[in-house]
Amino acid sequence: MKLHNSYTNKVEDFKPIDGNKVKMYVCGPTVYDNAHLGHARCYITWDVLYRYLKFKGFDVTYCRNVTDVDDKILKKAESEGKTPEEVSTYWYQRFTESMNALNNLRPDIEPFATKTLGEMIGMVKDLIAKGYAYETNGDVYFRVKKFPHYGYLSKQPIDALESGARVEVGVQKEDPLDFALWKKDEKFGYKSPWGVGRPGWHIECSAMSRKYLGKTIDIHAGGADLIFPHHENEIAQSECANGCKFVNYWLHNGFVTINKEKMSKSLGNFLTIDDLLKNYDANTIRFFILTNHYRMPVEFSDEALQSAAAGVKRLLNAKPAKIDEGLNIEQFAEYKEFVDAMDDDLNTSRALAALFELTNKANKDIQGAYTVLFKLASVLGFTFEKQKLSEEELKSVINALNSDMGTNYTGMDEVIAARKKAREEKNWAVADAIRVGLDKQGIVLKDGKEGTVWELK
RNA sequence: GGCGACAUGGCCAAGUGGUAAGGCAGGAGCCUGCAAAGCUCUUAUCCCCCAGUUCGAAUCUGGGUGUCGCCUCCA
Repeated sequence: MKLHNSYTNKVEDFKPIDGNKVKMYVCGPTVYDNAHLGHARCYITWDVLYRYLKFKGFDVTYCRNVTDVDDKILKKAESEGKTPEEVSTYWYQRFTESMNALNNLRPDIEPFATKTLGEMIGMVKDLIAKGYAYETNGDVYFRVKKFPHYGYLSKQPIDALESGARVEVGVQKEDPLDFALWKKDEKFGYKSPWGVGRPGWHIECSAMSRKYLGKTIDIHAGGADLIFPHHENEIAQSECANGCKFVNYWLHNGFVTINKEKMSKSLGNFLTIDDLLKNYDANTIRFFILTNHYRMPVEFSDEALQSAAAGVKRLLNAKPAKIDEGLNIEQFAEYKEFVDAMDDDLNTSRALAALFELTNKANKDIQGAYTVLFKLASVLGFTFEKQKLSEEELKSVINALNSDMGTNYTGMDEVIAARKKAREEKNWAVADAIRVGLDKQGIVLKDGKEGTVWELK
């Protein structure tokens, strides 16, 4: 299996440190607001990596942190008159709901920054003891110049970074490039050897990664906007504190754009996952994301989502057959193509093409095709479960139909039986009126050889 | 300014030296009472432009043009 490593900027063979065990860390959300389509892309991408690694037989430990101590959370807490805990707890729940709605698997470990403070403080102490960090007036900073590899991940020459570095007012740094490991904060802070304060964002990930996965891990992933400074700083801190390599494979996903511009909180041009789910289902959003390679930008538009909806419908509408658990799916050419594609740095668009081949074969009743399709589609996180109507929704559909047609049906079976009778009597007016009436309620009737079935549009 | 990525049919998108996957949309046919779904066929002499390397390039090299991203919080 090959993966693109941002550190070397090359596609490399993936080899875990320890046999088939894979330690994988993904930078999780800062929980202060709604997640948007950009977050959806990131977490769907790494969900697919997680699923695929497991499918390949790796023993994966997937850790995705929750940043629950941060300026933005504090600001929100102050403006809303709440405690930071209330804000982060609320938005963490929202985030979890969004992830579930998108059918993302839960990471094996979801550590909270506020629960890993001891590890962070220990790491900062180490860095000071080793001369990589210094305390000034309650703040602690990392000496960037002490780490010779600084800038390697982001491919930034250090002098270029230096000339662009901002000098904050009222901060006593030795060098403008130095970044905060610990910030004095007497209002919301925690006790530390340097007074009351809170951790810098970067040290959080370094500490959580070390605590839950170890000093050197296989994969560290996140959005490409985290390369600088976040991941660059993580490398500096971790490698100086631990005295060994931090991460073997750095993986980064591209952005979702809208009107050719990066979708982001600060630009305000974002669509929340909740809002999207009102118009499109999880399979559609996933398909939309996976039609593009994960490192390429993806341009959002309603047209693109509608196209994705039509595409995923074809896939999931494949003619069902009994799932054959004993089937050797590896003998199928499409299986091989799927694995080849995914092994090639997660080429999901090629993998999807293999799924479409299987769909075509399943529709032609070719033995086993549906089983292979079902299994491989699950690796990409698609779910074949049809959306169902609740009793109440079904009742309101029937009621609407009755009031349209002046009838008295009590259930869908009765409606279908009535239509069957009308068709047998060649009473096309009634038969078509029922179909049109249901269509208005978002229900499609399909007349097949084995009778008529209904489903949601 | 520094660093990086991308440019393939109406739209999206694979393809990194041997002659253009796949999806959406469109067209024709089959099936159907008519539909829907499905099935079959069909839609790029050509891959931003120019030059070069090669028997052969969308794919390699050089030079343009255009778009985007990072360099500040950001998935």
